[in-house]
Amino acid sequence: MENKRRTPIQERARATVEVLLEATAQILVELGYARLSTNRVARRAGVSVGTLYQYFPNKDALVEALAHRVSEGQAEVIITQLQQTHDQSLEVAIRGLIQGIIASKRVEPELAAALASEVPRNGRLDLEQATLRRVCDVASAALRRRSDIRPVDPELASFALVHSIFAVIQRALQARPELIDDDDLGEILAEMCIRYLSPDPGGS
Amino acid sequence: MENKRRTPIQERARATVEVLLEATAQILVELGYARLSTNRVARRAGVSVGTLYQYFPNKDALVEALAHRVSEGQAEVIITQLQQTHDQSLEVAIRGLIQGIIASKRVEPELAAALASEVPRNGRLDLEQATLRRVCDVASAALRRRSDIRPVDPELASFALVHSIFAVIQRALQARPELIDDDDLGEILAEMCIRYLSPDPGGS
DNA sequence: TCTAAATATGAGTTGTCGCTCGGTTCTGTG
DNA sequence: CACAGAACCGAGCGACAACTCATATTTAGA
Repeated sequence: MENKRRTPIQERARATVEVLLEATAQILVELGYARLSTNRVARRAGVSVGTLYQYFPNKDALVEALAHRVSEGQAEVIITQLQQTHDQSLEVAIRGLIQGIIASKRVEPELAAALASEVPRNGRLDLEQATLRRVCDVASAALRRRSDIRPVDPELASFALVHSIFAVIQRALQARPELIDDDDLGEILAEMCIRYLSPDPGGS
Repeated sequence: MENKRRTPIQERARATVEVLLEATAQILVELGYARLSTNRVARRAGVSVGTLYQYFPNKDALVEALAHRVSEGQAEVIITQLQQTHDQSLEVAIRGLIQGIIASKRVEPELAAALASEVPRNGRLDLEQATLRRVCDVASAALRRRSDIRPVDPELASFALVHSIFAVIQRALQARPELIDDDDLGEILAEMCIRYLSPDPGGS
């Protein structure tokens, strides 16, 4: 599962890889995955096809590298936000998580949207899958550390909550962006999570 | 946005369309969207390409027709389930909705999975989008009719809840099918929704 | 039975795709 | 400054894609 191709050592080679990924991103946004071809990427990057194949064994490796990078960025935004909340109240922490997920979609929004909606989600290429896995792990750990919530299975609960938030925001951005700007949906999601996690009044 | 092609009138023509859609479904499941070609579909259907183009203007029309049919089926399963719950308790109704959504994924599960994960979500082709729109409308109406819940915006609430349930189940089936079989996740989702909708104790 | 419309055929046109390979140009190092 | 290896080039190959059209077959119904 490793690179079958040359790894860049000189500086100019690293620059070439960079310009190839940038071209891939542009074409993905402008023309979509279906019209993304290695020839087109190379032309847009101002580089020859041969050069492209020095560093990427095929078209999907290119997209995978891009998706991986974006996924890392998204996960980092969310996880950073999440980790700042470990000593805050549940309400604040949940709202932080939700804002973090919204923020993660605002980094290179067009690219993220194109990757999420155009690219087939065949295992390796699945952007959301990769991001969500990391976020769920961190959220699960955060849940485990909390004492102000009722007893729940942290792994399952974070799976459900994180995926819910992610999907609702994803779909809303696609179909009803105004709901995100007004923060109406954010508020609903927050209530949903908080009510799910809050201890029952009068429970032991 | 209508058919640019011939509409079948004779019985054998309807059968041809049927066999073409069936072949499309098989190829989608076996080889994926990327390797689906009109020539391949025609060959598999035992029909010539020319015939295919009598009824479908292009490859995506074929997939769109298939997606539309599956989406109708899924929506019907869910909505039927939902409408049977209008006189039941909130708990029962919510569990019914969740079981309905799980059941909807169990009708032609491989085809549904292939459509959901392989096919690009460009507007018209988006299976989930179409299904969810209809389900949200019905769920929203069902919420409006209820008097045993706290006051919420029915449209927004159903958007959030339906999309949450759908996405969590979708992802779980893809990544952790055992969670669905054991119904652990279903229980969490149910609690999540019920807690969100239940009236606050002591509220007016 | 005859015929016009409906249906089916599939070789062929036109294009693009992914990818290779023989060769040239750069660049750090002895 | 020589030279080895890194980096780059791009015409071109074979495969396969979407889609057409001149032709053939089947059907309904008068």
